[in-house]
Amino acid sequence: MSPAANISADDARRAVLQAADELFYAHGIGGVVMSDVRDSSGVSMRRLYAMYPSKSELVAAWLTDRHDRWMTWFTAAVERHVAGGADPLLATFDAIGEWVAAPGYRGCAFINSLAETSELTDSHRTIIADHKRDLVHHLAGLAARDHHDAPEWLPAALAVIIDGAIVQCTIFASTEPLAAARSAVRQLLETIPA
Amino acid sequence: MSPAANISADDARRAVLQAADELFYAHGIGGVVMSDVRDSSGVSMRRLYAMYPSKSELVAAWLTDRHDRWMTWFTAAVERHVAGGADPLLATFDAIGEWVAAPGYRGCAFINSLAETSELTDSHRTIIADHKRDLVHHLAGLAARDHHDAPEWLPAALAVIIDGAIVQCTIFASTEPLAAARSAVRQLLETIPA
DNA sequence: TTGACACGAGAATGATCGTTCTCGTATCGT
DNA sequence: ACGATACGAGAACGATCATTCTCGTGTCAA
Repeated sequence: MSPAANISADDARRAVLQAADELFYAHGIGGVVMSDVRDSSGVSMRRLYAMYPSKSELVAAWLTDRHDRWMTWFTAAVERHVAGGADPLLATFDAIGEWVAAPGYRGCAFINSLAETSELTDSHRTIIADHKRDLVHHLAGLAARDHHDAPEWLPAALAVIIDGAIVQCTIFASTEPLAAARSAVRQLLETIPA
Repeated sequence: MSPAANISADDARRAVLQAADELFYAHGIGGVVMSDVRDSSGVSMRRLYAMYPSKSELVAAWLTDRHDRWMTWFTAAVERHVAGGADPLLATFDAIGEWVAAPGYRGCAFINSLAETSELTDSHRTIIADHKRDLVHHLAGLAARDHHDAPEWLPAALAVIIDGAIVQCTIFASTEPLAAARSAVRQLLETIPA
């Protein structure tokens, strides 16, 4: 174990990623300075830079970590609503509804980050695109469960609608866009053979 | 007229707004420094600050100007497609398709700006929300033309879908999400009485 | 106990940025 | 032609930031 470290390397990494998540999500990448991460995580500059040699690499680690946690949360939330009797595809809107209504909601971290062009490298953009690809893939899996003969475009269209709702709920600080989107999808799904 | 000004106040304002639009849209607010605006517009720091007393006020002027120009463009593009025989609501997707395919496309300036939390004030957020409200309002007008008995939620849902497509086409650098969204809307509209 | 070492705290560095200021010049009314 | 003035060019200022460095301390092996 490290001689004079106050906490283990694992604990330090966890603390940094948690601080990074809270700060970057709330204030945007450009709105967070490295000393904020130090102050919020309790990990010294020296260890911070030993772990992540630049802010850019910390951002990449944050995006990767957030992808994992968000997908895990989303999957579980959807299954919870499905267990309550919802159609799997409509359940995605119920899950997003929980998120949008939660305190501190500020839209999709990946969409937000992509807008901060000056802070991003191509490897960040790859992580972001992969995140959305995974979402489409997950939606395709859900569609396959109850709507066996759904058109090819359905998962991609649902991903578009979900992202649009996430964005508009942020802009209007309201869940109304999500409700309208859910109504549209319900009506659309009625036309699709099960 | 101003004694020693190289160009008129109107020309200077136009040059600044055009430079601001190109720079802020391409690089984000945080990615543009005031001297970039000076270099790109040819308007000196002194006049720049005489016109807009802070970067924040320049950003507000840019957003307001962009709203006007974007809505004008969008309205005209939709009407052009309607004149070609398209359903007014589907024509919105054709119009967005032109935009997405244009060089330099980088998504919606308002959505992008909203993500740059640390650069924004409440008055910027108001301009952004008003822009999206105007879009919904415009869509409601289009819906009223051919779909007289459309459900209340239709314009809001279409706005969600359009914004989602704008965002996802940016993320994937592709027009495929827009095509999927258009397919979904076409199918949805078939279920709505004219 | 002692020397080598890894660490934390936080100062230092060098760059960048928003904003203001200086200075030399060109213009206007007279 | 002359003083007052408004301007452009760009230096200056003060703040902030990413990143690195210093220094004093605690820890380990022997």
